[in-house]
Amino acid sequence: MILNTSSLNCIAFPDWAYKPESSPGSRQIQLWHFILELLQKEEYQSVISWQGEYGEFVIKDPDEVAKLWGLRKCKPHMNYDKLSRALRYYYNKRILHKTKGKRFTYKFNFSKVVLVNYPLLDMASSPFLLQNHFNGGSAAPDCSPVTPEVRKEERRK
DNA sequence: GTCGGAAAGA
DNA sequence: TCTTTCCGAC
Repeated sequence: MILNTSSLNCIAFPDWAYKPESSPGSRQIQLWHFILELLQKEEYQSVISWQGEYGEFVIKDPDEVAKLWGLRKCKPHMNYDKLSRALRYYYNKRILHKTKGKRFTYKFNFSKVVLVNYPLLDMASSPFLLQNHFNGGSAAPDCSPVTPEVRKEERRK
């Protein structure tokens, strides 16, 4: 295939995540955005990194991630317990879901994130598509189950 | 560890 | 609206 192993290290991070905000709604830095930011930098690979399937990441050092997040938000008492609660609120929004059975492991719903935040994105220029193709190119490989809860959330927005 | 309700904060 | 804080339940 076209992709070599070295490119795999940094590929799972499309440019759209750089954009500070898009749709009218986001003001402050968002947690999922911050996570993506850490994921994008090699210097944090011992703290948090992509692992497993596309979109899946592992928090190797929960305390450190919480500390960094607390620093960014000026919340000196941040910890993983509270950070993870914020992540759990993403489940219904279908930005993230839990990879069950794997400790500290979550998975991004890139399709959802893109659709919601960057509807006019030129997909062709994003490595996201490339990777998707690499995995077999199924249309929506990482959709969270659509529970009634989710639908409720969807309607509310 | 993980989940999700409840309430308060920015 | 998106967390932050607290916490009982599993």
